[in-house]
Amino acid sequence: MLMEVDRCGSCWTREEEKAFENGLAAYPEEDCSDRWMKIAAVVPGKSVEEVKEHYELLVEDVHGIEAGRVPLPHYPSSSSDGGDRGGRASPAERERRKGIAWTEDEHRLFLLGLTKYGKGDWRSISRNFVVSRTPTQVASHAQKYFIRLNSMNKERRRTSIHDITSAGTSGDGSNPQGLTGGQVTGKKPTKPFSQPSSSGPSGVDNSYGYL
DNA sequence: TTTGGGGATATTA
DNA sequence: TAATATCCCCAAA
Repeated sequence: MLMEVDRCGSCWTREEEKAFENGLAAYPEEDCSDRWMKIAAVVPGKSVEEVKEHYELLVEDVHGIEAGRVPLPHYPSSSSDGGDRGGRASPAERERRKGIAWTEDEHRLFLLGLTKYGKGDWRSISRNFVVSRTPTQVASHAQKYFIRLNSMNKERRRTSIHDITSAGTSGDGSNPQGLTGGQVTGKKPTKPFSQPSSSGPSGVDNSYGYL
């Protein structure tokens, strides 16, 4: 039995995209076009041209995102942010923020930044790509991302944002994905956060006062 | 209820 | 400073 791989240039399965990503990360920018050969080598069923095209499409997409304004919550140019917000001057308090979930856009930007600058330069990635996140946040995200990458083939129970690699351009709602059961690219209903409130009669309100 | 995804924070190199 | 370890929260199984 032979399983013929569909050789559509438009059909990129999750595995293919994953391999594509790994290739991008594994082979940083080089001067020669050998890069695409190397990357295509790790992407089964894809030719060099297809890989190159896919990359260019990805670049365009992200470029559009950057130009088209990413949902950035008004990043205060915290350059030389002297002093913290009035009130919380004791980090020793038992207060752990909840955190803002990463969006697909942010994640894609992160992936591209990772591709261009390589791992480690969270500073540059944060400055040039994921402008809405601090280097620390990018590093934390990257940590989880790589951890998942390492043990993804094991039985994963839940889906995560790291499962998405590059699909669904802004504006397009098609999800041509026939992956092996379970995707996260399903739409985000509306708000990234769901606070059903009623956390307690004592009013354990969300500690959202650090932005 | 248990599990573990997910982000922040703490600690270390 | 970045890399790693740990903590806490919360939703899915």
